[in-house]
Amino acid sequence: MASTIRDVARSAGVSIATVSRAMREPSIVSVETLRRVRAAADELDYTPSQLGRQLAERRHGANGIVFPDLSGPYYGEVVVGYEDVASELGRAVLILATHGRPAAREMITRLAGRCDGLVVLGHTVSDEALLELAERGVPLVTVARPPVAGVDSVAAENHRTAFALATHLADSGARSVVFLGNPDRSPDVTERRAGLFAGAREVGLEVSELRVETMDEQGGAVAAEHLCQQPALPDAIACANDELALGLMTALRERGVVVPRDVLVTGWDDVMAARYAELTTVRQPLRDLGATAARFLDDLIAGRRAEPRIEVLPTELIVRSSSSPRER
Amino acid sequence: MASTIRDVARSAGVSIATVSRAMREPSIVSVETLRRVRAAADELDYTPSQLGRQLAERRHGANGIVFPDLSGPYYGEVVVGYEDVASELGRAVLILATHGRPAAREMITRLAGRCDGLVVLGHTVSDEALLELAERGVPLVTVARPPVAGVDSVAAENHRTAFALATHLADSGARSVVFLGNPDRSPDVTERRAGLFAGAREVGLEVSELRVETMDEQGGAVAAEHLCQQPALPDAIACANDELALGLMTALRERGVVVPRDVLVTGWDDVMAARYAELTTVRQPLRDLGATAARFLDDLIAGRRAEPRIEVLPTELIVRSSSSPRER
DNA sequence: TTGAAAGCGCTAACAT
DNA sequence: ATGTTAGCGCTTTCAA
Repeated sequence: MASTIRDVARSAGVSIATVSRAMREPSIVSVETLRRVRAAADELDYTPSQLGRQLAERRHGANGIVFPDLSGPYYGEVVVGYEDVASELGRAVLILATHGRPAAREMITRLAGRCDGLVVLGHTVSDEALLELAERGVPLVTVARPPVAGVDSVAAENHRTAFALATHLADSGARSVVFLGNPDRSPDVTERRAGLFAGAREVGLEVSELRVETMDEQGGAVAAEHLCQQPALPDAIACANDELALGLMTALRERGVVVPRDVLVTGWDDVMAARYAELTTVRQPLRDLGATAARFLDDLIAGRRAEPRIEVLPTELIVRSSSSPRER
Repeated sequence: MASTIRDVARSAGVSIATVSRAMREPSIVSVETLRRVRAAADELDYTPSQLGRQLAERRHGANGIVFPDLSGPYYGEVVVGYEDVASELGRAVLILATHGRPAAREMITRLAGRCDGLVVLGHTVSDEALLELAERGVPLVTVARPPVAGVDSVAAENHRTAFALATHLADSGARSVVFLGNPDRSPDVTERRAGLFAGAREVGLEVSELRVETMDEQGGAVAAEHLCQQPALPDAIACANDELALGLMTALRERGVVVPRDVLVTGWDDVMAARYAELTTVRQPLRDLGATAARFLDDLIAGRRAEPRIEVLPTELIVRSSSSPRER
């Protein structure tokens, strides 16, 4: 059994209040007392119980972060950026992966009971669930999902860069483009789609949409099959993420389609494989997303902020040969 | 202010003990009382304080997982496998990334004070630090590091598959191979190196070693530069991980070296980019590693296990054209 | 500078 | 089936 504050107090011949003071504010205790307490603590191998502390202080000293999944390169980076800042600020980090489970709401509610505040990423729970938490007074920051009234939010720019992507495709000689993705899967996708459509209209690019069930390589392969059954391929295919684009390119090539000669393909995310596949894509400040959320949350918990904040971090179009006219 | 068990008790006209019972074991309370308590709890929007519970039960209901980093595809998958099982078992998950920081030891000690047990991945802290925790009675499971006396351990097989890799290279026509990596970076690497060396000797393959500073694409590029300055390239280069191999291949090609005609290259991990680069590599059961660790830890915490366990999960050689003789 | 004592919100004997 | 009460290990007034 680990020793408690009482053991140390007895052994040092002081009261527990003095031990407490010696541990948290050594300067307000006489040097001699401090010495004795320290000696006793060392001797007994005493570490203050977090549980005792937390209950007395009525704070957890921990934050939660909720995400759909951690496979794939995306959320891992965001979580790292978050963890880095949070642990710098001396707070523990609790994680929760929802995996699209319907029980997500209860899971998050439970999590909320274990920490001082929550960061919620992407497509994990409904806005109502968040609002309920917010009403209960749980400090909340969302990342990569549309702002919820009164809740802090951090996101990566989608619309403008998707607009720029449309322009780039037109400049590369495309006359038509199809957007490949599933807007139901994530709010980000909806914005990318809207940006691409807006850009396409602006530059006179004929634009349409093809929905996929899953936004992974499998989904890309399915889309390739579908597209190849049409009378003609579009000039360009803008995919909602890289995995989709990679799966698509692979499947197209298996069917003898040459990218980018026969069709331009683009992704979104700039995962590592995108470089090796020479895929034009969009890079997001993933770590920054997490780090910013961590700071926002800390401000909320410390009560340093009243007005809800909405921050949109810039993204960057990365042009590679999968959409480059020079190589066609 | 959130309502407490006393508020509910008063409002329902019962004692706090009854409220406690109604919340945790409804069956031992009369239906009428249960109804009244539930009504009061609903009315007051009562959720039992985790902090109060935890202190009274003297358990955190949470486990920690410690890893070097979450960028790259490796640890993220392990953490997901872990989180999945742990949350299934009703335990919260605390994460800690050490980033090779020297303060890792204190960070882990702090973390240990917040949970009922710890999973420690790879190159994060010294064995002594772990032994100290184990002595303090903290349930512990290590993953992907050499077993520490008395501590449960889960790892992926390295030696045998590295041995098989050497055989494969010899079968592909190689007469010499260099192992590229940095054994100081991770215990896994040491084992892969040993396995490769043993296999190479067995099949009469000339084997040597080249150390890199960093085991990422940058490290691979540096190695390429070094190798190209030698009078001749080896027949094969076995890299300690995929990132190294990918960086190496890219840099070699920039220098006009043709893979696999001029030199065979292999990696380790089977990251997504490896498929697109046609890289021969070794696949590890990452999620399983995490899931197994979670179960081991739960057994320890529940006191279901006395003898320390060591589990080694099998890995699989994935042959692609970067080392295939048929394409040479 | 130090100590006594009253919580923090809950669980779990023990008693009824 | 329910209530009383004594903790769990700490922090923090309030006095001395």
